[in-house]
Amino acid sequence: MKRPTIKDVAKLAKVSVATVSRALNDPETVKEETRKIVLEAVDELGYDPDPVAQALRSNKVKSIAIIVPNITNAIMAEMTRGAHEELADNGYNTVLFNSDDDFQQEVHYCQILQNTMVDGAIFVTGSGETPPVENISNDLAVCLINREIEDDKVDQVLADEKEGLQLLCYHLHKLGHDKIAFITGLATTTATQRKIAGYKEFIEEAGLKFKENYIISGHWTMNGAYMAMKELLGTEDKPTAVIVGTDTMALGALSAVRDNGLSVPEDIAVTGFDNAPGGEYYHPPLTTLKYPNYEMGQLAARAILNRLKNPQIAKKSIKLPLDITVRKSCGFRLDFAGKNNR
Amino acid sequence: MKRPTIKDVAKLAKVSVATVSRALNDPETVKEETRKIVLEAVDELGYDPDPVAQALRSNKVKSIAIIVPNITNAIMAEMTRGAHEELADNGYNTVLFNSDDDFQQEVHYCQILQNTMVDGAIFVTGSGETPPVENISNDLAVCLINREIEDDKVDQVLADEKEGLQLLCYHLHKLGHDKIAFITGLATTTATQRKIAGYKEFIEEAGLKFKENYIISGHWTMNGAYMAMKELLGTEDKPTAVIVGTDTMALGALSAVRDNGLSVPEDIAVTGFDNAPGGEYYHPPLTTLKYPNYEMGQLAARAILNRLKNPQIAKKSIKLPLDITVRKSCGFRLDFAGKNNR
DNA sequence: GTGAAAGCGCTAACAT
DNA sequence: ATGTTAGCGCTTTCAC
Repeated sequence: MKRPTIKDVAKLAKVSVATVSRALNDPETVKEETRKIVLEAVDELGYDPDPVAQALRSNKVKSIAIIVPNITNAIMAEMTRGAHEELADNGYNTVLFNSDDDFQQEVHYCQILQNTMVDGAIFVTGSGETPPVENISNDLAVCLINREIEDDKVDQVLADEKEGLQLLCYHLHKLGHDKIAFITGLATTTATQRKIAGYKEFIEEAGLKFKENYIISGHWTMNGAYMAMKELLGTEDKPTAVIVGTDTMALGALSAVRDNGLSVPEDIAVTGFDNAPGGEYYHPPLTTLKYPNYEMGQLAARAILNRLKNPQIAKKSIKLPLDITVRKSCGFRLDFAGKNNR
Repeated sequence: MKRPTIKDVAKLAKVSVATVSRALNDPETVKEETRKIVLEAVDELGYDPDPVAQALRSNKVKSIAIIVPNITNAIMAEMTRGAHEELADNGYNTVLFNSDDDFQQEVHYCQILQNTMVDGAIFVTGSGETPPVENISNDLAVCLINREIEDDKVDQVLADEKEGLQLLCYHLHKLGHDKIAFITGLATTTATQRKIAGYKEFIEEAGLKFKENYIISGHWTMNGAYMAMKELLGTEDKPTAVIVGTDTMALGALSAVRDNGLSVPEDIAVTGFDNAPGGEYYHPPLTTLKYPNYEMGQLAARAILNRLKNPQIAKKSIKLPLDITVRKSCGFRLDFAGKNNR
């Protein structure tokens, strides 16, 4: 009644266990006739090698961890989906870890990861500092997505957020906006810092006036953006365009504009940032950036798989470009979209 | 340089491997002094038992699979988060499988699950038929979330969707609506069929006129609902209230109303169904049901853990009630909310 | 209270 | 071409 082992197959086929193993893993090395008998026995018993035993022998479990701040976030989920698919295609399982945006939790995961049945780990953007992944990258194949760490220490996949933010600024500026504000979450990540740098750089290069209170850091939530937008609308010299740090946050920002009796884009232009699903159904549909979430997950998985095969090669950083998606939330010069071909 | 084993610890502590194992797993059975020496050696080497070896011995891997149609869906993600947290709290890992809403894929997962390093599996709602989980429930602890299968075959966690739909109907009726339509995805799941049954039952009991074309099945997407709403608005005797199958779909439906030059709730009342995050920021904020996603994931995990401990107990089905969340998308009789206490 | 040794299921080196 | 056997790292009898 219990699961058949290689011994059972050997007995039924009247060969040694070694032959069974070979018939399965190295078919050429066993005589055609023997192989046939073995495979029949395998079939009859419904035998499948025990992955745990294989793992013990080979020291490979064929599983990869993915650590996300919050699987509930559409962006993270999409990255996870990309990683999962790539891993599954290569016979690897995906072990999920949700850190609930808690840095301590991530540190904890780093510790237990070494005593967990995984061959590698993908760390997806957290809003805090980067956990101590360098220590574990000796034992595990590690890849970071949108984290910050010195280039050559560990494999990385990054989105070019600085350029992305400038793309949005450029778009708004072309539409005639001179007073562009930026709503973001807490600026603890260098990713956010890169966005802010991109913002400042653009303001300067375009010869616009930089105003400190046009950059607002609240929470990484719809409500955070709601509050931030309220604040912005209350300022004296209020902006005519606002870039919101994520699409989800933008939903809150749009809501704040409405509650103030104003309209988007007539009174104020609004953009999102990461092309979260649903943006085309917002009111109004949201101009945003095409954030290659799925692809980033996929590439991270591929980097891990590659490192598992070739542990020695130098660490790589891949930086992906962001493209603009023009919808109605900034007004109607849709023709601009065509100019953004790189 | 490589990971220390129990042998290394034994050598350093000058005891046998058995003693090391006992000092760690069964401290009382070893003399205080010996134990101290062993633990010091463990500490010095930074030893941690290899989970793979433990798994081979114990025939338990301490991992549970969770199979979702689409991790990108906020509802599924929330369930996954609930399951993950419960599992993590009990020292179990969560192995994620994404089926991309593909029934064949689910069948495939059922097959490989037995040869995968997991002790159990949670199957979350798919929009197709239920995969053949009965076969595997001998080898694995299995729990279904919002799937349909005879009660006593396997552990289940369900939402009372029939009652939920009636709650929405009742709410709309109280607000004065007699022409209530229902937009759903393809009615392949019995979950959907239960909703439809709830709808019909209410219409009958309330003495309203049942109209076949007030039930529209499209796709389970924002666009599906967009199209369905367009169709509804084009009918002759058009409804004054519409219940949409999911909140995400409702976003599409709201968009369709706007595109037709009408307003919610002035011209037509709209509800969602599953309390997806963001609904309070829709335009207008969406009346919907509190769907206990997190809790369902948690309960499913708990059921699995429980079955692993007590394999013999009878299979259980847990059905959770749905509560209404009243926002602005159906008009302003907010006082109704208070009447819904069960 | 502790040690020696068997064995979980598999693969690979060695022997025939 | 096939069989025998050691060993992956651990836990758990069974002896002492």
